[in-house]
Amino acid sequence: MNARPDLPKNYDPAEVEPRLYARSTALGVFHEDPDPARPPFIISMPPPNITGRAHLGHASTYTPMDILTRYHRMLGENADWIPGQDHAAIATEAVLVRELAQEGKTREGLGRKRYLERAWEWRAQYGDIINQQFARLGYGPDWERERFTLDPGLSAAVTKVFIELYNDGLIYRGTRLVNWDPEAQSTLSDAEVENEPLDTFLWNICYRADDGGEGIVIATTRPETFLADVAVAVHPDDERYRHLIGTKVVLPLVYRSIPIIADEAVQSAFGTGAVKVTPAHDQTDYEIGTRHGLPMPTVIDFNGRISAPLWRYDETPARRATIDAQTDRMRAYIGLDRFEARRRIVDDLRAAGVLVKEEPYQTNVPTSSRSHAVIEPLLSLQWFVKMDSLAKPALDAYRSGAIRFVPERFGRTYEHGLERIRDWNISRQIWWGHPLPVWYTPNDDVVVAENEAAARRLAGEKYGTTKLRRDPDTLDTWFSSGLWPFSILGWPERTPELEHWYPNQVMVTSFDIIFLWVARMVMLGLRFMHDIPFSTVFVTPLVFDMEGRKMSKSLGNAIDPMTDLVPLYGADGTRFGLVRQMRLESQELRFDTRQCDEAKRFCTKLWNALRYTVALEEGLPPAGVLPKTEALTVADRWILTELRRCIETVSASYDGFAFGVAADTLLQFGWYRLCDWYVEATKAPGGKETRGAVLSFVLNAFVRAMHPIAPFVSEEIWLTLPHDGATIVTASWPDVAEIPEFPDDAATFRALIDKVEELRAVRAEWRIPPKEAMQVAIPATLAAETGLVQTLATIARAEFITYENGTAGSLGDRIAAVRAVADPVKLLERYERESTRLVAEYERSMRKLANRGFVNNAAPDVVAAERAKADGFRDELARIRRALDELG
RNA sequence: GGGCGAUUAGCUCAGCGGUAGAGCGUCCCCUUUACACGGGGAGGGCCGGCGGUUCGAAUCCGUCAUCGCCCA
Repeated sequence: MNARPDLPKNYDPAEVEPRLYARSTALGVFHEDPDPARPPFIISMPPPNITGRAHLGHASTYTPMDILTRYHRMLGENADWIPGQDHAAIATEAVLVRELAQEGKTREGLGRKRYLERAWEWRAQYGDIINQQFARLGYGPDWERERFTLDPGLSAAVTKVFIELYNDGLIYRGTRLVNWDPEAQSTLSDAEVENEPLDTFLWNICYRADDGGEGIVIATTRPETFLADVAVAVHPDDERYRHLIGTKVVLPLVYRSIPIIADEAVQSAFGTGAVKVTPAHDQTDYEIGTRHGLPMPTVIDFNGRISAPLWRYDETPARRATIDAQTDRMRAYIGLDRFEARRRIVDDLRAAGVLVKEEPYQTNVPTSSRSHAVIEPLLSLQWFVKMDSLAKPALDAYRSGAIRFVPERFGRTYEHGLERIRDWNISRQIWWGHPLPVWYTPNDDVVVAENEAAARRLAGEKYGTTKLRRDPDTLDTWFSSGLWPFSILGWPERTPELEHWYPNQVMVTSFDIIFLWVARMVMLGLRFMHDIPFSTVFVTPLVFDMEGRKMSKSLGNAIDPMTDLVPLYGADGTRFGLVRQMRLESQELRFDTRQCDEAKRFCTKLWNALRYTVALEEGLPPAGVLPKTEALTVADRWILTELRRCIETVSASYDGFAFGVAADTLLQFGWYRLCDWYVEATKAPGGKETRGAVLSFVLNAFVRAMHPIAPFVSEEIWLTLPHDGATIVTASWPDVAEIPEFPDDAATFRALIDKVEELRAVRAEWRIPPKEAMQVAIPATLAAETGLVQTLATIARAEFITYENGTAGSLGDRIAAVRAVADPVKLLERYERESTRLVAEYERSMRKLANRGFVNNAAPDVVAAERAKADGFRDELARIRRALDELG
């Protein structure tokens, strides 16, 4: 038989995939309008940064969204996946500032207006790259609905939310400790700060007593901030220090007197059990300072350099004198970078004889998850969102079951984060973003309004002035992305999309931003839409390399899907290989490219099954037509039964987000059942009448089930087969009710497989060439299928001997096969070994059956199966003993 | 310190109450007219340790160990 000459032997994803993607786009299949007649299925795409390039993290998050959307579309739902992009304030600003630096320019030199123009130019030039990469990966979001966080509509949403929260008293301006990134020159939210381990020292420094007494030895990893110390704290229960509480000590070098206080937050086991308290430069100390009403002087500036101390409170004349004296004494450090200052101060403390000990110590330093600069906690005047009243309903939504997490355990991450949430610092000292709708009068009165004209009007009414300056800051990016599930649907306009598609069905994200982003969407959705933004949060695993390390450019272990995977394995191979590794049980995925390679070869395998099918000389009937049931062979009945089971499992897996199981099931069916067994069976005499229709039917349903994961090869095969409709994208999901099943015939075929595998093993073991004649012992149930057995076992001439019991009948074949060709001594050895094994198996089985506990307690079918097993062993043993007699 | 997860063949992982499976890798055989990006076969594991529950545990419970992640 010759394959159709126009179908190439090897499937070429590089040719097929771009062609079919363009076809889908031209057909407009990814676009949907709201249709109340069908159930909605909406996913909001987490907006990638405009500076982003597709990486494996995207692939592991976005592939499930594409799968879900395609699956639900095939189920007949009103399914849409809405894409968009995030302006990515910090990342974009970093890129732009770097670009400017190369031209010898600065942000400030350029001026705000020109700078923003450049940002928009940059976006126009590079912002689309990641979309093109997504398209190459086969993702089919509704591109016509693409939104950008800085679009006018989304900006209006941001402004409205700010104003409402401000008017509710949920947004306020205040001086608080914030995370300052001296490199990016901006604040960061708590969620964007990562603790990174750092090898440093633990310095023990003696603060002498006010009256010249022994004093107290404190332990610190940040000696340079001692300039802003306002107290020494010990745990109230710490016997070592109890007598010192309330006394005073003097700071070395600068000779300022501070009290020793007691606070529960102190860990007695840390260092000496006594710690310096620097409220303006440490989170814990800030809390201690707040509890004790301590002053909060600042000695580090926005550039991370030591500055003259700034006391925001209680600057009485007496205090002023102290400050001036201290400023004088620390003059040597002013202007030094914080790390340089640390070295100098440690040296000076050592020289002063108060450095008691320095020991190597590993600590965690807060760093920016963006710039990786060491964060400086700084006391600063910023805008905040009050979280308590927003967090409570968001917690309730989870606890009541309105929002569920898959896998469930991530619900606890969400809960944990919301329980200990702190007020959210939303102002950023960055130019690229949503400006705060905030203006100040010359007296620093605050005016919040949707635009400058409104602000002027308000200021005139309330403060009698129209002279205003706008707050120079922009909003945290997550402030706008927190509105995403409803802002992209048109809110604050009441659009048909908003009415029909809110709440979304599923949010897909990785677990590191459950708190950072998911919680914010829930809080803001509940506050402004009065409903949850989505009912299910599917959390994807993080992708690691095979050694379990995070992928990073600096480690050089990052796999770039666009250059390392798609060119080699195609988008289908990349997606299928990736998805195959996704397990709900594990929160990490050790990416193994071998899975992509296997997936790619699977595509080729299926492609060749298609070539075989379309080349059948008897031709193929129209789509969905099966032969009459009576005409179906045992192989036909088996593959249809297996197909039905495959579709059921794949449906259940997609429904349950078990994409790895779905991929496994598809591969097992497609390769091992369909190609290895069914296609081979159709080559046997007697299997040819029905095979074209069955193959066409099975392949058609199978590629539809596979389409959500591997959209291209499935479509290419589907289009080549007889099919209904223009594209597989809008084809219907295979209906198991239309797939007949034949449990008994399927069991017969499974027995046939066992038999054939035994025969192959015997032949391989005894080196029997295919042309050699062979006697084959066959169970009576397979007596009608000897032709099939002979073909599948590739035996040129066979003589079949049937026997009644069919459990473990391989020895008869061995005897028959080997009689003519084998070395009798070797054969005897083999039989002896086999006999020993069978005796052991039989005895173990009998012991089990003699155990009344087993017989009484185990399920009846388990006991029956054990009896059958024992019988099989017994028969087999009898047969081998006869053979031994014959030979002996 | 608290929480979560992982620990099964050389590697990556399934199995989740009836004493073990896949792919890759290894070894052997086969160019059989869909496919060598293929087909067939073999070898390889006291299922991290120790207790407990059960007639029976890789599977359930407890505990310890190692690794990873998150939060302090």
